[in-house]
Amino acid sequence: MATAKAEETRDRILDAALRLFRERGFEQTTMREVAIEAGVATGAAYYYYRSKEDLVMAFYLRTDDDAKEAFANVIASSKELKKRVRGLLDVKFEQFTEHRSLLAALLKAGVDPRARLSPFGKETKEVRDDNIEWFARALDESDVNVPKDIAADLPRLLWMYHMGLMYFWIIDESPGQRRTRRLIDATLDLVIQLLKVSTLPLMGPLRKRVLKVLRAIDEE
Amino acid sequence: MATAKAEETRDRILDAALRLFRERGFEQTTMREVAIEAGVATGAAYYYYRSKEDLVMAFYLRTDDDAKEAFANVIASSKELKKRVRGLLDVKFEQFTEHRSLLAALLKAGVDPRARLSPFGKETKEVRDDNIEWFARALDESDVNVPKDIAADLPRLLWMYHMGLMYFWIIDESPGQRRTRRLIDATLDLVIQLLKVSTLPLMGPLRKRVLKVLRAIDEE
DNA sequence: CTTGTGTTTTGAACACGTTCGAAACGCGAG
DNA sequence: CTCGCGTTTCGAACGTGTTCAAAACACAAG
Repeated sequence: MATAKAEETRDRILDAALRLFRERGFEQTTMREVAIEAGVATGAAYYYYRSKEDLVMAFYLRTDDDAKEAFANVIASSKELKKRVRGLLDVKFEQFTEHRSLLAALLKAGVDPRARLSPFGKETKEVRDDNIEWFARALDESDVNVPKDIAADLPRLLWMYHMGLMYFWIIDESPGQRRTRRLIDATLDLVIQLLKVSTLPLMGPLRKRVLKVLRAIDEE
Repeated sequence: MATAKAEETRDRILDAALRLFRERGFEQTTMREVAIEAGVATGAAYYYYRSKEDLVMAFYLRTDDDAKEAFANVIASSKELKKRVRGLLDVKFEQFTEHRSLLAALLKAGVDPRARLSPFGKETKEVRDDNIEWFARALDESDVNVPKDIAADLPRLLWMYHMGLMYFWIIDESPGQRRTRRLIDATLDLVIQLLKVSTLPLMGPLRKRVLKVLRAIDEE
């Protein structure tokens, strides 16, 4: 049973951690520093968070919650799929823009699925499904007609697309990450166009192929 | 100036490291253990290799060299592009199959380009260009006609495709990584088909779009 | 108030990557 | 042979993530 005071300590530690992570980056921040900043002993931090990476996880969960409103606004603001997806991406990047090093830690962990905070692992399933759901809403009643056979999988495809962009954004050292911005411009056009074209009569086989790829990923 | 004896010590350390990495994985292997296994003091390992990850780099360089012959055989064995690419992938995966944890370390480092051994960073440029060159050779005089405008970029696209597969392979915990095998089957078909279709008269604009994406990636 | 129990907090200790100053070695010059 | 100097080797020490046993605390029961 967690007491109210404990909950407060817990928050204090996370806040201290995020403050330091933002100021000097994830790697450069020491757990001892986090503890001192939060006014507790080193061990206390580990009492509330299993590891340094768990703090990232907590941040991840928090952003997911914080984004709900912004996401909803994006969907409501337009029926144009392109604008919607772009809007979702904007919210995402804005959330992480002050915390690039945390996203880097997240993606680093993404390599092995046993890691607690891999974006593809079990522990993050809830956040992931949440995010995928927003892409579903972006597609829903948008200006782009989606072929029935791939409708169920499209949200996940868009999510994967967005993960790829996140990855590139982290690698991107250009000033203001403008290479990423250009990449988004170029690929978003491509993606939307591809979707529009995919409804054409001759494209059935192509859609089937794509579905086959997705099935290859899923089936154990 | 490096003496012959030094060179031998250097090799001994790398061999010991790779042996241990193979037996118990990269993370689970201690630099102290590596040193002991090589019959030297801990410091000696750091005299020859700047860091634990540098050992991975050395392995990476070595595999690159070792693969040359196998790659050449693949290209020589068939003119069919699909078979060639499949062959290159097979060689790659075989090289890493005993060293999955090393590939994981490599991809982990891939997240930040400042890391010495990021597959996208400067330090690995030589190996990377080498690998891309092999995809160029696979395309050269193959059974698939390549449109001129994208010819120059195709090798790199194939290399990126292969990196994506590597990434998936690392994440893939299915027995014998058979999900990856299925993914290769499904995507390779897709890729080749796409290439074949891309020469059709109406596909000019699509190719232009793809090129635009690549340019967005390149330009600083 | 005292005792017992579960919760919270502490800080020393541990493991491991890495650094560093000193020692050992090898070898050409005198 | 001896000296000097660059190369190689050594192992103690440092920093940081993490663990753990013990102390402090909160509070309900008697």
